[in-house]
Amino acid sequence: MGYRHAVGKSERNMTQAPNDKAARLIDVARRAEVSRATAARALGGYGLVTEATRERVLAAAAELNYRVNELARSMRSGRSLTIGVVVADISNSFFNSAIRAIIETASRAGYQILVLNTDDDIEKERNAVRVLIEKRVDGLIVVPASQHEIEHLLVQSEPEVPVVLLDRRVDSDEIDFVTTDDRVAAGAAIRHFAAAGHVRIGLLVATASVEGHCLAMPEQVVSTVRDRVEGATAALAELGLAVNPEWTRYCHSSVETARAAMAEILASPEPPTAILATNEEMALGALAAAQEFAVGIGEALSIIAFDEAPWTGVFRPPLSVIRRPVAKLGAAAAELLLKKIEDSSYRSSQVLQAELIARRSVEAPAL
Amino acid sequence: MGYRHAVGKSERNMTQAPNDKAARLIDVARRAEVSRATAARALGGYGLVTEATRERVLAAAAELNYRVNELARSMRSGRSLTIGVVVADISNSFFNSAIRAIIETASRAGYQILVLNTDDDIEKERNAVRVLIEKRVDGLIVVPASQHEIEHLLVQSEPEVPVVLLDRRVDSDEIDFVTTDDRVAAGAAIRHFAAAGHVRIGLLVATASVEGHCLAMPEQVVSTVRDRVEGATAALAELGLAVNPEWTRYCHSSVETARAAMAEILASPEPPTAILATNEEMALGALAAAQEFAVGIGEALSIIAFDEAPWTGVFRPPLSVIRRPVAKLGAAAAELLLKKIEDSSYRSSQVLQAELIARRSVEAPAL
DNA sequence: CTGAAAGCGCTTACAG
DNA sequence: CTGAAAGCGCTTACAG
Repeated sequence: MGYRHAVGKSERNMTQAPNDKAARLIDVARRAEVSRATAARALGGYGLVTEATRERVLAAAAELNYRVNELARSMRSGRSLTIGVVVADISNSFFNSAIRAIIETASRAGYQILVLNTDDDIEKERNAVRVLIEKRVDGLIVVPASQHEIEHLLVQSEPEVPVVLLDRRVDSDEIDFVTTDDRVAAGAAIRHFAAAGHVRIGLLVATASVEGHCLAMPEQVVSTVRDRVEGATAALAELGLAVNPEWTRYCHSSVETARAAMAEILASPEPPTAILATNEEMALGALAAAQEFAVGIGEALSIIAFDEAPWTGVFRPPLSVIRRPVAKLGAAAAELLLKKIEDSSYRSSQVLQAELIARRSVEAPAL
Repeated sequence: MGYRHAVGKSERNMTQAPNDKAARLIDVARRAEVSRATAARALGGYGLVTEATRERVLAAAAELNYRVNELARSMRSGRSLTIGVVVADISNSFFNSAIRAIIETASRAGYQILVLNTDDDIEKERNAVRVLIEKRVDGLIVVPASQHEIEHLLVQSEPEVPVVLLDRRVDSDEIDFVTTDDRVAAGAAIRHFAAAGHVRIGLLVATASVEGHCLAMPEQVVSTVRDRVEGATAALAELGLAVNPEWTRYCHSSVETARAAMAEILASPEPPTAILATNEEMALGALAAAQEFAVGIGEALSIIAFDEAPWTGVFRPPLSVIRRPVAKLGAAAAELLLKKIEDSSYRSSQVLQAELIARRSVEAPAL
């Protein structure tokens, strides 16, 4: 028994990778008859290797179908070349366009993206950050679910993993962010309504902190929601226009909830003649309710929506929208994060400007 | 100098993690005064540890803010708990809904998702697969850009990394897939048109293998495109309906291209009275052109679109659509992949059924 | 119940 | 220009 075992061992060809396992650096090195260090240099394209040696190594690697083990490389080098993206909802068209830009920007720099979804649940967000830190991502891009509960973004690890917030700010000067100026954008929308002659203006506000819909703004809202509501309210005040709480609803972000909320608004004794919808779902819900009540868009009801969904220009009448530079937002977040990865002391935040695209869903109110 | 250096060294407290680096297992073990093996058992919740030891270790880990290094764990255990997803376009609403389902299904099983975008470019796809293999993903979900160029999906590595195709099939029995039956779905759409009395039926077909738009089907198309065209063509033949090449266009997948193509179709001497649009962009382009030509939807032109984009039900008239079970598709792909990761001999493919949602965009043709 | 040791597959000084 | 050796931070047999 012992003898047979020994024979088997000595017969094993040690210059070839076992064919049931992935080839390793040492298999390539043996086949090319060099050391692992030399093989690594030839494959990695750094350090000094003679042309003949390099060719021998590359040939051996090709023959063995060698793939470097990035896990091992990352562990040794201390860089995983991976970025974590923690987002509220990847199926939201705004966020996934941003993610697309992040993937493109990061991959150009050699980084891959781990994407996690939170559904704006702070507990899922904490968990997502923990998992990503454990996977040793080189940096994090987060759409934070809460403006206040941010400890997990501040003290996640030593040495610090750089974090960039996307789309939303939080209550801390310690974390860089890339956002749009939604306060100004909401104000511009209100002014656009007012310029067309509207005096009764309402809001359909999407927020994750509400089941169904309600009249008062929830305590906890993310910065974009607060910015849009405050921007609109401030503009209304400046214009001397009345603010009737009956004209506004805070809704769980779904078309059906928005439709129900808008139906309530339209059924009220003195409904608004203009509605600012804070996202695609709110806009679609408003449109659906308006159809139910036979309220013509751009006639009895004017509407402006945040974010330029692809259908808004084809809808009849075409919808006036606030176009946020979503690709630029994602690219800027990725670029900022890459700089912070290079230079841990690098600090910068950006606020991009949105643009009001006036189309025919806003006209003078019927009198 | 040498003396001071030595002193500095001896003064260093070796029972604590250096405060400029992440705590390691050995730091936790030292603080808890146990071996690394015991610390690992306590933290990992496996093997035998006394309650007292466990508590000491967990306390030490908490004090040091210890995070396991998944890179090291993966290298040792041979499992990265990571799945690679290679998709044509993450900002496409169909694919990102599928990705959402994949993320949810996989994360419930403890897996994270690396997402890469190919824009249907086969070279980018090869590169994506290579990178993911190098990162040692435990499995791959791929939306293949080509039906034929698939070597990179077959012989990518030893031991084999399990692969599941999403949405599209390829020319190989070796790779499992999860798709929808688009042949049947397209046939159902044609029959629905015919039942309403249409005899001139055209197609607006999105395909990445074309710049602008053209009349003939390109040589290289992905399986969904071929299935939809063949399903429609077969149904037309069975119904004895004419097929006029002027009624159909193959388009780069953008609203503007589809609009231009549809404008050409509508300007032809005897335009079709019904159009099957193979995705959201095609549908929006068709609607835009119809508006330009003052062709009423559900009147002079009937339309059915693949995939139930959120706006289709709110549009006037509401659009008839082919609803594909996208969340189910993503979840099924993830579940299948997880099974294949557990059991490398597991083989299975699924074809899910789509559903025609008849709404008011299809009516009898004006005579 | 606990610990010493080997090893996952690389890269990085260091020596020659 | 090349190689021997150490070490990244874990887990897994194995021994006690």
